[in-house]
Amino acid sequence: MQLSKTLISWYLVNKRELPWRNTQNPYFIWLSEIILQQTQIKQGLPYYEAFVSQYPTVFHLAKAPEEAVLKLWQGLGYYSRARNLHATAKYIAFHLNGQFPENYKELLKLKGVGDYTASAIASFCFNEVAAVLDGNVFRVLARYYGIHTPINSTEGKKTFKALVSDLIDKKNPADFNQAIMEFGALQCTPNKPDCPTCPLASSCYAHRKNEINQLPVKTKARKPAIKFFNFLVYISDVNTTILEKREQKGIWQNLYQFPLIETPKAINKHELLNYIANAQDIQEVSLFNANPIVHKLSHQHLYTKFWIIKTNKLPQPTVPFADLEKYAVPIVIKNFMDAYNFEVEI
DNA sequence: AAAGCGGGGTC
DNA sequence: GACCCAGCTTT
Repeated sequence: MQLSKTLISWYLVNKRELPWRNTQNPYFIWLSEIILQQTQIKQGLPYYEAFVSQYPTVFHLAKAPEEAVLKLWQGLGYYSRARNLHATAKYIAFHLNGQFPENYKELLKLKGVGDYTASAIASFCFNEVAAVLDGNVFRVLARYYGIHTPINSTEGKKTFKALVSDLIDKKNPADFNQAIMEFGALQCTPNKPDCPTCPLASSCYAHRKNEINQLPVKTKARKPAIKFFNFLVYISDVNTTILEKREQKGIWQNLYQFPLIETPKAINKHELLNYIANAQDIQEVSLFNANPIVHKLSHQHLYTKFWIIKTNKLPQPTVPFADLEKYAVPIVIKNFMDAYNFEVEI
């Protein structure tokens, strides 16, 4: 049997029930695909439910302030997805009269929509023969056909895209795309794939050659940079603190944080005071976490200290403790806020 | 072509 | 620790 037929048959028996699988509404499909970029379904599902509940149509999302969208996205990471999501919602609502583009080529023009997402929406919503190429597809095809070209190389992307475009079921592109991804997620998993029950095992290159753990090939990532973050948690005598918006490009753009001092290495209290301009107004400084919190991102390891700074003079504007939860903040700050428990100060 | 961008999970 | 996840954008 053809590979596509086998995958679709497997899919119809083994597929999970997921909310975006019961609709062809492009708003819901688009929303789910943006959320699921570089994100496992288990992690993204609660966010999808929250967005659908809060913003049932593209018009609701378009009318929301960006700050509210980022707040709902808080904790999911890759925040450019949320900013692009909101910008695209506004574009579709106010310039396209709420009508999504209906083919791959036009979908590709939307902010935050690349080859994968355009193919997914085009096939799931409009039955266009556009093959998806994601981490699951790379893995399944690399193993089954024994392709050793690195999947994160330009040549690899081209090779695999051509292959999957040839394999896709031209009569049923939507189910094929769903099938090959679900197969990769549930059967041909990165670790310990379930070869004993696999319908493709008898003709699988990696299974035959015992190369399951060597495929797919991926060139090594660079080691993450080490950084030292000192967050200044000001505590005023009227129960307010300071938050700043990260306006510059880079991580956490448009999210909020306590005033940040980044240093070339770890510093102590004495060294910290040399970095603070109005140190004469400070009454007391203490370190919240004796050991730095190591916040690990894909490309950076942040050695983070939260300094509690009590003062009776704070520059404006200040944030009442009770309002802190309204701001979208990086998860490392959210965790601190929960642990510090500002309420005891009130 | 390579770098940058999060956070959670597995082994 | 290394690697992975329904990738995209910028340099």
